[in-house]
Amino acid sequence: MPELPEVETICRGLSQQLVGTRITDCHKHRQSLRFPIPESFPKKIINKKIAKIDRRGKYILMVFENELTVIIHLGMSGRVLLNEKPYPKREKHDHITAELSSGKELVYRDPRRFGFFDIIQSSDLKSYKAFKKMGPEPFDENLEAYLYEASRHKTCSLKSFLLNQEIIAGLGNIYVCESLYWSNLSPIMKPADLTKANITSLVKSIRSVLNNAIQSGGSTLKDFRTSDGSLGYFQHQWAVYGRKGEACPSCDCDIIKTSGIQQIQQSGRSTFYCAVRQKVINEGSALKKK
DNA sequence: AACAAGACCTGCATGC
DNA sequence: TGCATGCAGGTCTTGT
Repeated sequence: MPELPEVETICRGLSQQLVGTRITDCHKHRQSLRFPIPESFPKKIINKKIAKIDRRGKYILMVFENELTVIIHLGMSGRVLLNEKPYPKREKHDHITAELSSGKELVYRDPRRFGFFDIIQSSDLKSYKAFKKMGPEPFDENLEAYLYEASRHKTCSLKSFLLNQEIIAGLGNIYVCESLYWSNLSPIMKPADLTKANITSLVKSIRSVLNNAIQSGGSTLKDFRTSDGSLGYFQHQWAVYGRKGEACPSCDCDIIKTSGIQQIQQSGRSTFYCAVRQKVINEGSALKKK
């Protein structure tokens, strides 16, 4: 599922390939994904030049020279493919296809259709619903001070806190699990109990986990140009995600006594963590795991 | 207001 | 083999 590093990698690839080219033809092969695709799409971008590719959180922003921005969210199964002639046959879940002045074909493929397309005036970007309340990017300056303030009086789980795009943009289930692991913080503790030192450690871990993923994504960029555009999780090895019952990779917890990596449900999402390494700060106020 | 849970959707793994 | 079931997750909506 595309989180910030995947979206960032896709944006970098698209930026190399698309900036300066025109959309010579574009078709939507269904009227809606998660939401209806606007009537004005793709009419308004035909024969328009792509000026810039940007990212905000998990959203791709395709900025056109005519002051319009196409907003793309990949949902959970969305992929962007770039084909050379002769174009392969359109597949079942290829919902939007565009031909470019470079001769290439851009395809949006999304089996689960949780993604969406929108088109707005570029000047309306900041007031756009999804961005108006969106929290800062993980690499923004002053993130530590901001998170410390934002976490005061918060009584939800730390896991939910970090998944909330209004708190911090771009993190999804996998990267939250991994970041919490590397900062030794329990997913079930309350944000309000975080100390400044905890926040420092957390921010460091978030950035490190994201940077590593972006770096391994960068090495797959060449594939993005030439093959099927598949940008998964870059053959990444997670420390805890998906490793229920396995031994914690970096602490000396006894797997016989601790059952290794635990899997619990939080807000309907799977959380993976090492209960030995990831201590709850202020045990008495921690939320009960479900 | 804050938080949790449900709905959306399809492909895949598992079990019978 | 083939069917039924459960699970995965990002965001919005609904419920508490």
